[in-house]
Amino acid sequence: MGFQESFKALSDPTRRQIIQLLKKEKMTAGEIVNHFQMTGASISHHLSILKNAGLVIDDKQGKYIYYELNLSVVEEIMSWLASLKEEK
Amino acid sequence: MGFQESFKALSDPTRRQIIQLLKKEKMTAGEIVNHFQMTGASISHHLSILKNAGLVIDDKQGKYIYYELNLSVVEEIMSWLASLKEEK
DNA sequence: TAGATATTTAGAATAATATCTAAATGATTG
DNA sequence: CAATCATTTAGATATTATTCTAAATATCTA
Repeated sequence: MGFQESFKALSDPTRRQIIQLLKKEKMTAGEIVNHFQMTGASISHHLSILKNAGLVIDDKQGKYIYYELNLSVVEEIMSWLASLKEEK
Repeated sequence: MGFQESFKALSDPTRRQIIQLLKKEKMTAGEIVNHFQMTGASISHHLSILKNAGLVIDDKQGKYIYYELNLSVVEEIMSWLASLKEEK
């Protein structure tokens, strides 16, 4: 996990939409899939990229896997961006 | 120019390094090239992606083209990220 | 103006990414 | 325990990205 993975993860529109969904509430993979016109396999792939970047956390509860936003990584990215403005 | 282009631009390590260089001072394309082990053509390509994303601005002065950071786009990205934390 | 310098553009090769279908895994339930 | 449900993994294909070399463009200078 580093900026490489984070920015790559955020560079895809489907993944940004997933993040926007998770901003409101945690969701299972299936609920997320229902918001898109894409196969579950594709969304699963996107979720694994988001997870690998640390942007989401998964929480397996029996049959379901809940996904939720991990804001600490969001804050790390913001810090990197903020550092571009400071200390010229 | 949108988040698509911005995040894609930031997802490449060479382009992030270029941004870090430009954080300190504006530079000509040639000066930027000197910081990398890559052809001028490749760096030029990266610069065009950064420019297309609005992250840098170019300023042609005779023989040289100066590149400089455009912080307003950096701030837009930060706002998008900040909105993930607010208004749950 | 001819040659040199700075930078970009074109075209090609290779690698990475997104998406699909089909199959596998793991958990629940009748 | 067999069938079903939720999700992921594997393998294939098409698109996009990165990088290179070679050539083009634009500007400066001797």
